[in-house]
Amino acid sequence: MRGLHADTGYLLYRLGLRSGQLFNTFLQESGVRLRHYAVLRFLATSEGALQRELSARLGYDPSAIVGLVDDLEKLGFAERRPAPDDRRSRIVALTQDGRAFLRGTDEAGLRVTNELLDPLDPADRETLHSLLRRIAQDGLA
Amino acid sequence: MRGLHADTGYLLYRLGLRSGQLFNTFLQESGVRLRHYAVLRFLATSEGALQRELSARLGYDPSAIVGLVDDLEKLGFAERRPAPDDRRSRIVALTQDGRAFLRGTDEAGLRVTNELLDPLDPADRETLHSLLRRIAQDGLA
DNA sequence: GAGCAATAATTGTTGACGTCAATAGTTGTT
DNA sequence: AACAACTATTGACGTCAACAATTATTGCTC
Repeated sequence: MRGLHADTGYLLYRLGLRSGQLFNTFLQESGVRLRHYAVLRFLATSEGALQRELSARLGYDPSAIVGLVDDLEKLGFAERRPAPDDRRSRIVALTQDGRAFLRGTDEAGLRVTNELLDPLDPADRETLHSLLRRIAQDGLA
Repeated sequence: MRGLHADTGYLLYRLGLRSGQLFNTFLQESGVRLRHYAVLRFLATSEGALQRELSARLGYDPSAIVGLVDDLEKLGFAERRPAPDDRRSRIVALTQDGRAFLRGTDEAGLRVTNELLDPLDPADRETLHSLLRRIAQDGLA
């Protein structure tokens, strides 16, 4: 029997858990969780997105998006607007408060990554990042 | 503002999720879930462990360990033995069936890893694995 | 232009996961 | 002997993700 961490897949699972916990720890005080934060960050790059786009690009189930956007609306960080050309769709957009919130937590991601990748020097981090991106390529935005 | 996918930490989180799901898919037929599998793999390296060791090393809550070991006992893959020096503790150890099961599912991990790391050639996989190991070094079993 | 398949958002359900609080039994200390 | 600390356990609660089903709307097609 090989060692516990002989499998790269298992390692990824364990490290992913740790990473998610770290993110949520950093975000805890702000009242949002990791998935809300992912939505906010995506909205910041897109100037408004349909919910189905959020679902596809973030890899969350459409039904999950509903609740996340609900929460963000309650917090005043995002709002739903009717889509001009399709009355089925809603366009989700950041509010001013949402942008301000993102500016305030700008470094959260960096801090998590720094704490997580502490044992790695910058070159290693770059290598790791590009490898992960290649794995994530299909299916993950 | 960049998308969260630019953060290595978030990528790890997403890929860890996907990896865990793949594991659960492969394990489904065997009647155990990923966390059982993690316990079994740990036991295989340790020749018997206290439940609190399992909790600490795997990062699962002590109350979660109880249920997992219960299940493994029912399946005949592990057993609780009294700790000789402390009647509060139980030593959890693999049974012969447990070892046989692990041998049988040895390839599950490989299949998951193969599917997950499909875009990477062998050299890249080796690089990724060693990087992940270095990150996992502290705190992870 | 009426009928029908496909799509967007939503609701509800289920299961795996994770955390927390409380308890009983045991140990070690003072 | 009294008390704090520790081990396993139980139970409650909330998070997270996958799936099926529903409603409203759109586009196709015939």
